[in-house]
Amino acid sequence: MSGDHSHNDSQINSGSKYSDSHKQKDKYKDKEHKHKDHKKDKDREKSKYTNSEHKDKHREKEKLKQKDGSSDKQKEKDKYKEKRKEVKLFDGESKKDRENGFASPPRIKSEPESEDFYHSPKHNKSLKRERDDEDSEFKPKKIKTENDKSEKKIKKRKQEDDEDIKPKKKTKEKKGEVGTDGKKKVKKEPEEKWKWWEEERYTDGVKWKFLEHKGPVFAPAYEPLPSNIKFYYDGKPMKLSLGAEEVGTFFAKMLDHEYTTKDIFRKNFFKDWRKEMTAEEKAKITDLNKCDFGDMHEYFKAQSEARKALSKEEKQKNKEENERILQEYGFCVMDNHKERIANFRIEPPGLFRGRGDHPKMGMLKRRIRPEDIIINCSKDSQHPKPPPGTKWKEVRHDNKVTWLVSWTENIQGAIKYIMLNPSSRIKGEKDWQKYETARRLKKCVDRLRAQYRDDWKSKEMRIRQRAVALYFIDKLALRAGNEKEEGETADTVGCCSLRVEHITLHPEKDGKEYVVEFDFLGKDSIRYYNKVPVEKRVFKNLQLFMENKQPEDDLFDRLNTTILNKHLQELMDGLTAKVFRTYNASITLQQQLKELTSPEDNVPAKILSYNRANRAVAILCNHQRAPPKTFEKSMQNLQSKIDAKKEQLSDAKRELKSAKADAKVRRDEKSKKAVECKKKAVQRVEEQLMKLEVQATDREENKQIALGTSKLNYLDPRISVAWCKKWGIPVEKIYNKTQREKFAWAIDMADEDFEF
DNA sequence: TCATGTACTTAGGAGGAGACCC
DNA sequence: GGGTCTCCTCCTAAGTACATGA
Repeated sequence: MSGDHSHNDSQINSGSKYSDSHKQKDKYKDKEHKHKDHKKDKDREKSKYTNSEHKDKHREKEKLKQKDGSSDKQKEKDKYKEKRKEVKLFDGESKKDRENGFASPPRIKSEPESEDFYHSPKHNKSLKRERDDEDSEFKPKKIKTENDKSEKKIKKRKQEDDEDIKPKKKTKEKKGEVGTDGKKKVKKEPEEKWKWWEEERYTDGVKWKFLEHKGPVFAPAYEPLPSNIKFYYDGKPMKLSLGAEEVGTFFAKMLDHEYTTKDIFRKNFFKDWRKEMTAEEKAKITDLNKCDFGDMHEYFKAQSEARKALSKEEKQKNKEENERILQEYGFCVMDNHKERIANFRIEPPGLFRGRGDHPKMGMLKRRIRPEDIIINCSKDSQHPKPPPGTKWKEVRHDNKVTWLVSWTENIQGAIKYIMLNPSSRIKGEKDWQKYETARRLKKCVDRLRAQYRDDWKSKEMRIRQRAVALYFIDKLALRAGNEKEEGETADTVGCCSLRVEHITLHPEKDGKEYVVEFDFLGKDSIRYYNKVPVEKRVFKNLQLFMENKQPEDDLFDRLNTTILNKHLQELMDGLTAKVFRTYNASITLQQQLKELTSPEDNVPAKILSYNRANRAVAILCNHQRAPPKTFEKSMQNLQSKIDAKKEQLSDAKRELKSAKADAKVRRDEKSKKAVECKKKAVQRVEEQLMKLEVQATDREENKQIALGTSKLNYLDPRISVAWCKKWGIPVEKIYNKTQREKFAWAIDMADEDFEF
């Protein structure tokens, strides 16, 4: 690994990081409870002081405590507030001035802008964007939308747009993928691929100028259970009202799942279920333990089996129906181009499945109705129609956002969106831009590293904390760690929200000096466990940060993600904590590919090298998965295949030997040919054996590691494309069809010399 | 300055289609 | 042709980042 990210070896090879982390989540329960109790205490403390007088008194008290070396979190926050008053914080430039003009826009209310701002598809022709010649550097020529009215420009654009519809250079999809039936499939994709990356991008926060779609597909209405399927309460059959029955089925369907054994899940479910019951039901059903959903559960299982057992024709019919819905609702027209929508179906009602120890798991996710839906489209488009007898909550025309449909879910009050597929222009541009920002970081990362190392010595605590946190984000690819609302989600942390209890300092461990042991639950309650030797100054700083603090206190009490990102913006335009993850992931892939690829290797061996490089990144980013349920069995099967192949190889060798002996005696053409034939057979079997062995190694190494996340979100696809081109590896071996669609821009523009 | 809201990306798991093997 | 296994696609939760308004 190059000096660019010199610490990576320890991260990548750190076997300890993955010690059955999924199982170990439970270990956290205790800690979490402790933390919650602690927080509750703090909340109680907070609530005691509601009026300002009390607050002032409280602050005074806290100041005193501070002198005493007490380390209450509230105290730290207040302390921080005081400190902030003294320190002039960086104002930061207006986000709108930032690169590419892709700033988050001010909200446009339902009231549209001036008429001529929106364009029909016809008008849109005149809005064709110009080609950008500096693709790889992502330097868009700006379109000033205000000037679009200019007659001259309109004419020019119209001309260009015509060219767009009939491009001179046509990119054709490879035809003739073989279907399961062995027949050649006819490609349904359009033959001409739109190279949006060769065109100019919008600026000023404009995301599109024309948007038309058919709206969302709603979840199917509830189908009542057949009369012979009973729910039992306290051993007796009981007919439920429709609403109660529907919610009951949500629980019944999940009976096989561990969720339904969890206390919080059961409690939340029961509470919400009772809200759907009639007065009589409520009076009768008072204990979930007396509810028997067995019959219902069996019924749904049987239905699922029946679906699997459908005849070929019936399956085909279903497939066609799905395809019809996809064709009708799965695409939109955005600026003259048909674009695929990612999630055009509204989430069906059900029970909330929060990850980890989520306090809201089991709550009822209610059915979304048209009255909950906000439609976003252009004013002059054909607006989607709500189902008969219903109406939308709102139809708005906000072209500074990318979503088509939104609604607010009832569990966390969060907004959900329907957006475009990753292969769309709007997503692709953003993705490309993300990697360009990471490449800009590459150019100044040495300076930044030097600076944060210098900041470890700062007189100001807030600067030291910021510098150490940044070091972790850079070295360990930790997430930023936004603050979370307590009691609303599982107790997970990122870098800025680490607590004292999440690290252990070892002056010496396993023969290494200044080791920091990290142990916390990160995003999705995935455990992060790592023992990392750090520099002495970092170690000493951590000791300082932990002084006089309780385990439940914030490690970086003078820091949060807003402060950190403001600082990063000062260092580089567009820089945020997240960019470090992208940068370090991509640079690691590039370095690992250089190190691991041997020119003399054959294609499977080279792909193994690629996967190993990918794996190094996944380990760095802590992308884990639960080992597949069939893992052990499938490994056994593979091993038996390898054994059989070995046997086959020794047979083949034996046959070759005897053929050679035979040829020596006979000395005729026929026996010579036989020897050649046997030689080839040995070679063939050897290759097959090697392939199997490579497969086994790859699979074993991948047992608990998810490669997909980094491949899709962190690795600049141009690195992979360049590697494929350099070594003559078909890009299909690295990216499947969906991935190739997402990364079409990279596949088209990167040549073998591309350097991240 | 902080809390809240909004928009968007990143994430792992479930389920099923289809590839593979006998 | 049928059973098994793998991997793709979909689903939606859970993050990050930043704007806004009190």
